[in-house]
Amino acid sequence: MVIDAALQLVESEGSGALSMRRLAADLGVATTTIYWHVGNRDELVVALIRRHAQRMGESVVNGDHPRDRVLSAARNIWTSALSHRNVTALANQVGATTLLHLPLEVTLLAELQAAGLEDGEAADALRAILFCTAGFLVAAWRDEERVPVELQRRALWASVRDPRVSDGALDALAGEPDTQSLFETALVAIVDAALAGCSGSGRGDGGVDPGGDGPDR
Amino acid sequence: MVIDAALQLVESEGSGALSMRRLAADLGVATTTIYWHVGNRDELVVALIRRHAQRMGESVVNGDHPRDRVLSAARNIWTSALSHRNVTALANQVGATTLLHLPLEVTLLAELQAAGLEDGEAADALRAILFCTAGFLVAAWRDEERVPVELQRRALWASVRDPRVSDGALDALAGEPDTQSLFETALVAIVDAALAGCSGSGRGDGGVDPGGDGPDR
DNA sequence: ACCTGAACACCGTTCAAGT
DNA sequence: ACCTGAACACCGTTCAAGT
Repeated sequence: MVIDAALQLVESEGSGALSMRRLAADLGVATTTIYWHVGNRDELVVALIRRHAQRMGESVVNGDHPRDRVLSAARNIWTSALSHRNVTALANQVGATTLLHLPLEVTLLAELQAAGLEDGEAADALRAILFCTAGFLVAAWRDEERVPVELQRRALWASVRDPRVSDGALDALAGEPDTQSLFETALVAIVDAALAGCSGSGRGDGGVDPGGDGPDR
Repeated sequence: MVIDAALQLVESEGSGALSMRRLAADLGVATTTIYWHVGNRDELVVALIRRHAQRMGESVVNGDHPRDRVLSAARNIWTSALSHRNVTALANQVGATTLLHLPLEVTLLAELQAAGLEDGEAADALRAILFCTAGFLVAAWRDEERVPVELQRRALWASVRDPRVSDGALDALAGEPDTQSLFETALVAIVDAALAGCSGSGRGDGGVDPGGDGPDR
């Protein structure tokens, strides 16, 4: 099947390797044959993303407290994107990220509502989490790209000399960022801000820990 | 000058219009002439970004309290990116965002340190703000892109039917997001989380407002 | 030092023509 | 219904050749 071959090509060699000619060569047919089957490169990409989306099954949300479940549902999107970076990057390029993650996003929305957020609040919280996640994903990918070394973040920060900032901070910025833990911190900050003032949100900073009210964990 | 023409081309027609042949035609020279001057398309793009970066002057940071100044410095990056979206998008594509915003980022780092953050904390806070901002920027741009209507966020959310989520939330997600205010909320959440526990950070939720301690504003 | 045309190896896409 | 070659309009890039 054409779409499966395209999906495999993207997953193994990245979105840059997906051309109609290359795909046709892999399949052993003429380039124009592809067009008869999928119509278009854009339509091919959409079909490819759709196929991938339906392939990865439903996600499991962990946690007893609403806040924990929200965080878990959000981490599922992050993890899913990280473990299929080529397809996710392609979806990002064509602006079809929602198409790829819709089931996971619906689940996250449900958890936000279960945590007590009203319609509009839940929608805004979902969007804030998604936008933020997308930013951290791009940051997590960028490191391995083909950016010339001389103008990568590390090199640029190493060249900064400014009396307003400390050398220690500059050294820290010249090193590799721990994208994973940065994401975790930012996610918690955004979720807690969104859940602030909700009943049973269990923020936990200064509040009383209600203790284990569930059997497991 | 070749680079100026390229910069103007990107600013007026977007990064997609920047090709060696198109640029040569605009300048009234042969395509190969461009190569003699800039060597490469990648080098041309870098030179273009560098030129744009030095053109927009220093930023002004407003506010008396450290927290306000951090927020102001962060907003400067957001605003600068929004008002030059084509160049910023191009820099994003080639992974040279830091090259474009380095002066603004150094200023933000200085404000984070002035707010009391240690070396590593300031570096992490800066990265969190930058990554998050990048995500919201992409979201703010994506709306106007050439994504087929049938698979845009709005259409996809309008098609969701799930007992776990309310119709009101789905309606909200089928509408246009207010990216500006979403960014503002997320920014405040991340900055406040980073500044939590710092001396004189002035979080302001329940704390005592120290009042005006500066002569101006 | 500066510019040129010809050429190579790629793209996506259309279309009349084959079976 | 399915596949093909030829062709068009684009890319980035190299290189020997001109002035």
